[in-house]
Amino acid sequence: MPDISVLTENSSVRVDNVRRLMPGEELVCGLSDFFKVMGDPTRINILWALEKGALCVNELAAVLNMTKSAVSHQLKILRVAKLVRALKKGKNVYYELNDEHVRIIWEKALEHVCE
Amino acid sequence: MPDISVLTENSSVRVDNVRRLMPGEELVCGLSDFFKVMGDPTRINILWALEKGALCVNELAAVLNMTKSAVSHQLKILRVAKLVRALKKGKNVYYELNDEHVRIIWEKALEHVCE
DNA sequence: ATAATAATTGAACAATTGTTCAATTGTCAA
DNA sequence: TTGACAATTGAACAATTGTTCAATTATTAT
Repeated sequence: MPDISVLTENSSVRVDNVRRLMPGEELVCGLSDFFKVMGDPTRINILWALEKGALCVNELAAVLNMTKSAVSHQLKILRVAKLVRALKKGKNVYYELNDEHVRIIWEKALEHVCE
Repeated sequence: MPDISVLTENSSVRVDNVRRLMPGEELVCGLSDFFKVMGDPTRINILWALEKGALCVNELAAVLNMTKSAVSHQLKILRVAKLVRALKKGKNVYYELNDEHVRIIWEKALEHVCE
C-alpha cells in the first residue's frame, strides 16, 4: 500500500485549489442522474436483455418475470435518460439500446465488480 | 433513424433465447449497487475532489460546504464500495481514490452526459 | 489527566423510489 | 362497431435514502 499523495501545501490552500476545480451543479447532477438510472436491478436487467436485440414490452415482461406495468414504468425512465429508444411496430412497441457509451461503461463497471 | 433489429424468430423463441443469456442475480445486484453508489451528487463531488489528490474529512467538508458528519457518512459508503480508501495520518484521516476503473467509467459517463 | 480537535456512529426525520393496482389509450381483426 | 390485446398512466403503498443532531471514540498538545 503506497503512501498518500504528497501533502506539501497547507490545508486551506489545498481546499482553495480543489474548490476552484469543482464542477458546476449542472454537471454534477447530470452525472449522478445518469448513474442513478443505472443503479437499479430491474433496469440493469432490461438493458442486459436489450443488448442482444430489440424486444417489446410483453417480451421484456416475460423475460424478467414482471408485470407489463412495472416494466413500462422502468422503460420510461430509461427512455427519458436516452439509454433506450422506442419504436412502434403495429400494436407493439419495441425497445432498443440507444447509446454506444452504455456498452463501454458497462464493460468497465463489470471489470470493477468482478475485479 | 434505422429500422429495429431483425425480428425473424417468433416472440416466444426470442424470449427463450434472451432468458438463457440473462445474468445471475448476484451479478445484477453487483452492477446496480455499484451504479447506485455513483448515483448521488454528494458522492460525485467527493470523487471529483479526490481525483486531484488525497483530502481529509475536514477539507472535504470545507470544499463541499457540508458538515463533517454528512461527509463521513458518504465516505463510508464509498469505502465499502471500494471506490476510496482511508489512510490515517495523526489525528486526520485522508481519503484517496482507490480504483482505476472509476476514472475510465467517469470519462465515458461524461461523454454520455455532455454528448 | 485535561482540553481541544478530527472523525465516526446511530437514531430520527423528510424526501425519494419501485411495484402494484385499476383505469385508460391506442391499434388491429372480425 | 365491437372485442381483444399491447402499452401507458396515476395514485397509493412500503421500502430505501441522505442529512441533521447529539453522543461517542480517538489522537494530539498542554
